[in-house]
Amino acid sequence: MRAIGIVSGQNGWEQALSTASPEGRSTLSDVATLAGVSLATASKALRGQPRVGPATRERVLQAAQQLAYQPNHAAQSLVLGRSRTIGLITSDLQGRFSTPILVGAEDALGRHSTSVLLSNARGDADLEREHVQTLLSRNVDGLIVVNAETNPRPSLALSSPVPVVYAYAPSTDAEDASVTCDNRGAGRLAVEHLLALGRRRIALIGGARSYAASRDRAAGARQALKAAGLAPCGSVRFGDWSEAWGRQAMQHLLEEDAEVDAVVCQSDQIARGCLDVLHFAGRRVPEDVAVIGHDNWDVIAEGTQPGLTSIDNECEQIGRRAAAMLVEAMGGAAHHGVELVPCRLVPRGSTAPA
Amino acid sequence: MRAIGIVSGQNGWEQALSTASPEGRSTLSDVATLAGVSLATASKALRGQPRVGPATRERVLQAAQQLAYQPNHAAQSLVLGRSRTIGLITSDLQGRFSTPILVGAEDALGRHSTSVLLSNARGDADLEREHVQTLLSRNVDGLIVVNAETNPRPSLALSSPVPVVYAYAPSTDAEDASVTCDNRGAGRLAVEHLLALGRRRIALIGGARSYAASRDRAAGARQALKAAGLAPCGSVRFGDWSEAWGRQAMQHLLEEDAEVDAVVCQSDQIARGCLDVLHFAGRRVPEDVAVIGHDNWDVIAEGTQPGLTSIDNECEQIGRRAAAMLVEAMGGAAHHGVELVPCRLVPRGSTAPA
DNA sequence: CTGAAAGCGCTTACAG
DNA sequence: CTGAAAGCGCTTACAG
Repeated sequence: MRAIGIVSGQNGWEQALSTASPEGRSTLSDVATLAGVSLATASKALRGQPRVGPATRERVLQAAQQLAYQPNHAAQSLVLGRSRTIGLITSDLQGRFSTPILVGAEDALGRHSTSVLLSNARGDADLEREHVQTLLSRNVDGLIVVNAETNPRPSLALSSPVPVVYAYAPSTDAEDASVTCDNRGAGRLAVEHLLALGRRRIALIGGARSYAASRDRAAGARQALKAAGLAPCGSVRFGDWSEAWGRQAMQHLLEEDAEVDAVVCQSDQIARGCLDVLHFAGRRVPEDVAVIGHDNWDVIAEGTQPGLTSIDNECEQIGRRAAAMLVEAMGGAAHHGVELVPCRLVPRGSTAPA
Repeated sequence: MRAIGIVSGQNGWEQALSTASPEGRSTLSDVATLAGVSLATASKALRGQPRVGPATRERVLQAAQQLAYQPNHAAQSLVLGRSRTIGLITSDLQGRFSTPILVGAEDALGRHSTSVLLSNARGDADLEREHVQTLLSRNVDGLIVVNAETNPRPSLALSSPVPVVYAYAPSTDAEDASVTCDNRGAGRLAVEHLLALGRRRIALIGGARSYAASRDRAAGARQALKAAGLAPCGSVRFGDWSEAWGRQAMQHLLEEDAEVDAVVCQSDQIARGCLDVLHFAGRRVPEDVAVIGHDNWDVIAEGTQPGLTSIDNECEQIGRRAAAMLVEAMGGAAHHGVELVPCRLVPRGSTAPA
């Protein structure tokens, strides 16, 4: 590994040739030798620290470039006590919410040259605990915990001082930092959009009642209706998030109150089922009945005819915020409580003004 | 950090209390002190290496447990030269293929206590290169490169000896190791399923021609038809992967040959569009026309009425295989060439025998 | 069976 | 401005 056969102490190239190990990566020591400086100076130069002469620094930089030097991450991590790595634990990667959160977080963290170590707990609390231990033993600088539902979840309650941010599912512990979407706001958004289009007989088809998302969206929708002096058209029913449920609920609605002129569905799948029933019943969308979904899931929202107006949960933004909050917490400025990221209405043909 | 105020050298608890640093994690040295052995012995005991007495080992294990000792990963990584970490680079995390591959890989690797460092190149070749460099500087033991299409992609052509496995999109370099799905097999599978149900006038609706997946599936389908002495019913057209294209192509088909009794669609979205047209045209599915999709995308395949028979690419299995191949390569047994994971037919109502 | 010592590659007071 | 030295936490020949 050490230089062999150096002809001239000043001859960079020959040194480079002789110093470079046949296979392995070059080390800081190789760089220092090539630049003709000490380890300490090479390190300072590379890290952009003050007390180094400009010419010296330049020489070191050149040498590093010549050797394609890459600092050994493990060594840096060991001495600095920080790994520039965070752990991201998902309850479930399969659903369509975790991935965009992951994408947003990875993107935001990348700009801080922080990498993401991924663990999938697959909905298993024991596995989650194990993964947390693994990540901790890998000296992660922080943790992001992603769950696929907005139902609050128990805190990790770490004894270690590693900061944690909960994304999508907030922690039940108000001391913890959480980011999720504003489901009440989403409910309001949907109703206000329909009101603005002149609809007055607005019905609601809920998702699964066991989901906070479902109850919160319904509460927001009711609130907006009330503010306009209205009540939901027909009964508000909860079921699940499926197309089949959308068909069933819309059927009920039609039997109950044929005058309905708009339907707020709590998922795009529900909306799709709802659309099918309306078509079959001969109602024109959006002329007779406007329909709005939720999730802005392109495969559905752009597959229907007309396209489906929907509400986007902005999951990528949630991931981005979670990352930003974690970075701040790692810097010592911890957040507490639940931060809400607003949802976004995406208008398409199913509610377009006639 | 060192023990202070030890009353009795043999009193484990008091030592534990006094040795434990107020905040930080305990180190191997803490464990050794508590167990009354040297660093070397503690290390050997913990790593399950031979030359340690059983009683001594027990004492060390106890001490480690008592102190909730977790080895410092950076230190181990530095000295062992292996990080027990692999890098996984995706071209795109948003699509629905990358995620299951990721899940499969993470799962398989986890069983080897190897963690996954995730990078999302977002379809940007420069970003990909950067990420590769970052991952390499983090001493990953291997790399999995995931692309969202099965079109062959350029090799990373690493100069470093880190093993690489390409998943979904195979590398163009036959020296590299790749895993992807058997699209020709999938084409055959679809046709053979329909033949077995007695269909003879089988049409094909292709996806986007620029995709190898599309051409390969068509080739497989043609091959199976030929083997039965048949040719595709009507023209085989390519378009894109959308519902709209499915509608359009099915319309053409109906005009061209009204006798068609089965349609192989190269995506579930295409199949969905195809189903809508058939319903509208008054054809019963599956009685008059059987329809088969591809991707087994539950939101579509289980949303239609009847449910859509489809073909699953087994992406999770692809991820699992990629991980297994990488582990073998890290162990010195490198793979070469492209391995195909068979697709799986998932029968549902749209092809069910009457 | 056990332990003292060197070393992995780097950073950072500290002294010049 | 520059460098010798200690140290991060661990593992592994090597000598007892």
